[in-house]
Amino acid sequence: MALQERVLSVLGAFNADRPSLSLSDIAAITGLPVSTTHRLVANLVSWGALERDERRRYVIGLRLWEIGVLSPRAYRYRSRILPFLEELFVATREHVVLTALHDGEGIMVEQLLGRRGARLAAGLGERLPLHASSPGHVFLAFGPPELWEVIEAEPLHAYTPRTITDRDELRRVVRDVRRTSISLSEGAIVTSTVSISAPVFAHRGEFYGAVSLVATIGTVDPNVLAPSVLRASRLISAALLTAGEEPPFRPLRRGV
Amino acid sequence: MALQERVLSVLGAFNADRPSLSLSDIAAITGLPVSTTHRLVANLVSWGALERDERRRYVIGLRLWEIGVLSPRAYRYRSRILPFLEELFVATREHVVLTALHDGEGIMVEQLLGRRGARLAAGLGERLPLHASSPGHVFLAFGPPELWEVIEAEPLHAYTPRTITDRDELRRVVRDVRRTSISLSEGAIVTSTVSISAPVFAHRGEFYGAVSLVATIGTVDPNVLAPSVLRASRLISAALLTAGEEPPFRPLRRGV
DNA sequence: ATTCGATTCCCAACTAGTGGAAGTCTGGCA
DNA sequence: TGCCAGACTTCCACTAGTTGGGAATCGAAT
Repeated sequence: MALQERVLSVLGAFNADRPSLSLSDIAAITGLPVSTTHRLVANLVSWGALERDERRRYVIGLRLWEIGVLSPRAYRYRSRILPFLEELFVATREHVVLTALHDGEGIMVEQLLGRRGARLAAGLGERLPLHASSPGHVFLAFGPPELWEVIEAEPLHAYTPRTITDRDELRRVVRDVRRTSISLSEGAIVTSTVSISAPVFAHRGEFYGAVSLVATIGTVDPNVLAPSVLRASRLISAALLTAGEEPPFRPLRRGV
Repeated sequence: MALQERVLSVLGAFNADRPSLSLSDIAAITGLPVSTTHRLVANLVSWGALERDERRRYVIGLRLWEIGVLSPRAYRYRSRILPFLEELFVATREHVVLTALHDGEGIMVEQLLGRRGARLAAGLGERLPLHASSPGHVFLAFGPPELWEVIEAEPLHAYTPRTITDRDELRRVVRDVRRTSISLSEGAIVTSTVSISAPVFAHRGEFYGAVSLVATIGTVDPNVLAPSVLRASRLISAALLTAGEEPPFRPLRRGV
């Protein structure tokens, strides 16, 4: 394995399930010798890609976050989309989530957290299973057809008894999502949670992702909320349609 | 320069002012030979740290964003802080911003964008000058004393005619901020913008950063808004005080 | 069609990374 | 308080991997 790959595999050792690691954890996960890991990690720390927390374990550094937020895949349309998510949030006060398509998966790129604190399946930056979430169904309905290959290839994991694990049923559900532009999923990953999603399209009608509202089952009437979600999704798509890449306003830039 | 540094310097070539770069841009910025840059960059692309946009320029990849959001410095307290920022947002409908301390500077880690769209000095992940912003003054008032070294060392850039460039005046203003726990700054970076900030403390009373409200001058009365900001800052500090690192809820985790 | 800058590919030279082993630190326990 | 085991850090001779000039190719602009 080449050095560059090694450096990257050290970063890749971190994920939402293990956000902090000891040196030997990293060595074990990457399969690198401890002394080599030590050297790599020391360099990453001195650059700011990694930091050490109060327990002296390694964590991802703010410097890497600073660079990560430059990712257009995550934030390109942020300033245009966020106001609509906020509008939906103000109207409902439940969790509002934006999920974007990223090589065959849905990634949560934006989250507003409702006061009532319904349990969320995943945090910012985490991926959602296509077959077991309402955004996932939106992806299957409106995203590229290749997404179905994932569905065909792997067994559909049952997170709860209510998770759809039958491919025919999934196809039926997705057909309905395509027809109504609304996806409703109850207890598919978290037993107590209902989520309502609708598709978002970027310029030229290209599929971008899904807006979702997440609440605790029984505390809301999904049929009442669905129109708000649908409206938000349409407003966002309309806002993205008039693309025109507004020139960024950068008052802090100095010189040159 | 060692390879690891080179890899990192390629990533470091990107910033908010230049989020997309051509190969030769990267080579020029890092000072690396073009062929070397090409190889480094190709590896970064294949791993997902970089991507190419529709113009075939290089941009930061979503994979890096995914890892970046694991940074505890940016998001450790997110789920506990965000509801209060939202509350402030709902009450005011102006931009709400959270700035965290990171080696001697303030970095914007959270932003809710108000409908009225006052001009913001910086976007997510960008740094704010200490002498020329209301969060900056909060940092100087409540953050570590070393911050003043920066102030002493460098000339205070005048972004607008209203930017404080006199160190004595700055000290006076900061003294007031320390006394009132409220920092008000008008047109210090962007002529048309007023911002109101208050300090946030994490566990053990350690300084964490600042909450701010940002609006267009003349459309709001800062004295009316200030109490809301102060209240938000106190509620957040209180919430962080009862730290206790809640065990994360991870329903998506499978196996093991 | 032509030009020129930007990108991609190649390979012999050689430097920078490697990793086993030995030494040091740390914190849990008696 | 002193001991021990596991985790971390340092060292250095060896060698695999990186290097980068140059030449070929691409492609946008004229």
